[in-house]
Amino acid sequence: MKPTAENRTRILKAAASLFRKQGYHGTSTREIAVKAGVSLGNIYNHFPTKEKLFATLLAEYEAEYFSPDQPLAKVFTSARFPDNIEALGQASKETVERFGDYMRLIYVDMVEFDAKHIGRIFLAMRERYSRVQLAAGAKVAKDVDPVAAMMMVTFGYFNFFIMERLFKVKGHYGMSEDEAIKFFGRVYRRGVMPPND
Amino acid sequence: MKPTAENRTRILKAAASLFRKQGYHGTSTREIAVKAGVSLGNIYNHFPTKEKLFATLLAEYEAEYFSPDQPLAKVFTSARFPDNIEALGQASKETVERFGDYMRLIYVDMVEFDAKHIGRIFLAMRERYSRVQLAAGAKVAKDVDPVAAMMMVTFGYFNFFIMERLFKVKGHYGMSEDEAIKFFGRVYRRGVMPPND
DNA sequence: ACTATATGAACGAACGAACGTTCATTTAGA
DNA sequence: TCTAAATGAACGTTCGTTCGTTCATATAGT
Repeated sequence: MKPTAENRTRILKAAASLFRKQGYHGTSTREIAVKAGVSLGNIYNHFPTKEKLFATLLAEYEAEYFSPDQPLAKVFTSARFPDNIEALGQASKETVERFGDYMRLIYVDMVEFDAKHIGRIFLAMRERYSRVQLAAGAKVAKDVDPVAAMMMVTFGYFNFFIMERLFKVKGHYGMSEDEAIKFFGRVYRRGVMPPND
Repeated sequence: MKPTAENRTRILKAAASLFRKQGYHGTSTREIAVKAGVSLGNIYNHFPTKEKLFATLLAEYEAEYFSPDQPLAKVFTSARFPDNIEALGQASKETVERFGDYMRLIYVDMVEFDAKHIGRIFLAMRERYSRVQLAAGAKVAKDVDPVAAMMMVTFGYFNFFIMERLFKVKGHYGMSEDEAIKFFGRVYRRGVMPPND
């Protein structure tokens, strides 16, 4: 018998796809086995329990997500805020595309495990932004905290694309995604008020 | 035997509390019965299936959520955008507080039912904002679409408080909730750029 | 006013199906 | 031939749902 590593990957892939669509408790180990083209018992040669399989999925996605060659990380280091606002929008879009499955699993963890497996990710958030910020510098109005501003911009874009892609509310602003990137950029830069008012 | 209406309410309350914390498939009808102080079989006198019980919960919350005496609806009609930006922030905070359980159930529906029950809510969203907008008027820069701007502001606040309250990431901007309302207002009004730059 | 009857809410044991997990056995690469 | 990966039947449990029964109350006949 040979392909143990390959089967492990097939199981992870199948589990991700099913958990994503039906949640954790709504997906059975038998379904995972069938979708992976693997026997039921074999799952337990690779993962001690169903929950450990789920946790492994989150951990492997997380490692990839925080790797430095991901689009958002590159924008953080390559350009200065707020010049990179639209680039942040574009990178957010690509991130939600590439990691949509991961984000769905984060929601699964929040809903079915009360965020047991992913709590620490959010806690590390602001700290991460601070570090990025210190490294890159920023040129914003003096009554605006640059770290908070960068978070606000990135989260704004993120939430837009999460709505569009994960919640499948296409065009919920009545414009294309690229138009929305521009529109958000316009507002984040100069605000909604008429000038000199 | 009398109290059928009261028991119905007790079942709904118990189910909401359990679904909220453990998700749909992670909650059994037996748990609901115990928590409601009602027999297992009696649940089926009030709701034909477990899923219909879940759908009823969503529907009843939705009706309350869209009632005109909710804080957000009042802000929409009482003041003009963008003068009401901070009021939108405050109302978003109150809405997430009051409807936190409902919002958790929306996530449950998205995760475990692929948004089967709540899809239409999001689809009606922009239309609703348009109507509000037409009724109230708005005074924004002429290159800014006022409906999109109002959505952007409201969603921005909403997502902040959903993070704080539902995902329990307290203080993720490194400031209090009231400070965040002011900070967001500052950025939405005038943007992050230094003046005359 | 009193009693017999009809109603349907509430109960909880029971049902078959499906669950996560185990393990004795088979299979195939070294 | 030896060994570890792979298998799927089997196990005990729990699931959503059903159903025969109980019994407090409402209704109707006298």
